[in-house]
Amino acid sequence: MKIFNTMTRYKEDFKPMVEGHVKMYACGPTVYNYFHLGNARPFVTFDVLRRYLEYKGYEVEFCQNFTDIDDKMIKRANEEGVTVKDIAERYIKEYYVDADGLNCKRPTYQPRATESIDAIIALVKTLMDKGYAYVIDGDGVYYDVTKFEGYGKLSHYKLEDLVAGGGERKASYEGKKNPGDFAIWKFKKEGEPFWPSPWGDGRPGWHIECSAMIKKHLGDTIDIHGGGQDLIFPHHENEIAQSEAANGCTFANYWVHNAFVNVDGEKMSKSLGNFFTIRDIVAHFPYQVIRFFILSGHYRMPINFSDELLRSAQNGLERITTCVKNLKFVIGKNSGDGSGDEALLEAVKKAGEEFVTCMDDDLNTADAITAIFNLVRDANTSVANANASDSALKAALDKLVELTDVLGIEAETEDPVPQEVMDLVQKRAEAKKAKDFALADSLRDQITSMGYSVKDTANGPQVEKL
RNA sequence: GGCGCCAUAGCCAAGUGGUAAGGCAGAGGUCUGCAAAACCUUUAUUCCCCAGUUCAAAUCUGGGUGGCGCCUCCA
Repeated sequence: MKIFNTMTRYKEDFKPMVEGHVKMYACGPTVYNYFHLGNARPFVTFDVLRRYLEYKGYEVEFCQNFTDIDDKMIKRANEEGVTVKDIAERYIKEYYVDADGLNCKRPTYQPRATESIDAIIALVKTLMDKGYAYVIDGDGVYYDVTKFEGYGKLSHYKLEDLVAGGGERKASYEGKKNPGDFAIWKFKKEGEPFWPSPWGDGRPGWHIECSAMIKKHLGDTIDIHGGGQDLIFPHHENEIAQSEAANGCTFANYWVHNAFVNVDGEKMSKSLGNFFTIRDIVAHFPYQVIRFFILSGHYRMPINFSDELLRSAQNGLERITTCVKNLKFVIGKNSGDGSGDEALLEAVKKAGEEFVTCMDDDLNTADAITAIFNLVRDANTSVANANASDSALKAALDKLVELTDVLGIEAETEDPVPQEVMDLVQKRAEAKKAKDFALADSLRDQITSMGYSVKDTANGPQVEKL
């Protein structure tokens, strides 16, 4: 497959270091709050990348971290008068509620920064020993960006441009050798959690934790490193500087970055206050819809968030799930003579091929969904024309389930209908036969009030959970 | 100031040289006791504007206009 590499700014053929095996890492959440739709985009995107690679037969080692110690964590803990660990425990739990809801497969490894202190200290030590880092008394251990030759190669920034930047740097220059130097170990302050280190008690800087956890779980070089576009600089640039300086080899072969979720054309972010947490959205739309919405555009293009767009996504997704339901219903009752089998099987084959072609092209989920819609139309046509055999319909059903599963969309749901509802459906069928439509309609109202819908089809009444 | 991205129908969105996918919404029709679902037809002679390259451009080049992002915690 081809994948766009931020480092080279080209779509490149993806070739893992070891045939059939992929090591990938994506930056996970800082667990101080519920995550919002903008945060969800990379979770879903890299989950789909992982699923697709697995679909293609790769064995994927996927690591996604939890940042459970940083300024925001500490601030939150102090505000609530609880420990940082309390905050972490709570929001990791809440993370799983939403991430599982969004059907993100659990990563192979999910290390927490606070459980990786040894690895972090070891990495800081290597950087100190190799002369890439220095201590500022009473402050912390800093990385000297001028010591790393390739600094800026990912973001394509030049050091001198960074200094001349239009934005005011908040961080003080005091003690730092260069404005771009960043803390890899922060000495303890009153009321903050700390761990002992050879340079003094303290806690890890943000960038170092990812470098350390990657080294620990995946090794010195990984195939794919992902995250949101806002992490390109400084976070990922700094990770490269740390890891490549310490390990003396390439850090990641492919850098993959997703675009933002916008609200009225502006980036959804905590600081702008224009964010919607997944927990908020899910009160109005199912998790599946949110996931489908995220995948309806290419991951490197910004997507706008609005109620109307979510509703549109919901309707589109329903087209797919309805088709799957209808196929499941009709298989076994169907009287098709098989004259439409050839066309349907051809459509099944074509959808599978197109899906792969689209996904192979830099994970083009928007086009991949089109391939699914095309199969939906053809399958619907076969059902409407009642000319396909059960086995052909089953092939279409299986393919739809297979392809939606790669996207992490569960098109197939099992909702057993209670006997009492089935009894009412039976009564209604009898009323209809007797042309007592008033009774039939009132029975349908009763069924509806019990949470089920009944549709009359050529193959009899079709009952579904609402 | 530096670096980069985007502009396609009412809305969303794919398409990077060969004559505009798909979804949502809308209109008409078929089917139906009704309803639902579905199917068929229909909705951009045209891809922000101007110039250029080419037999051929939404796609390439140059110049505009408009919007956005990163350079500071940030997915």
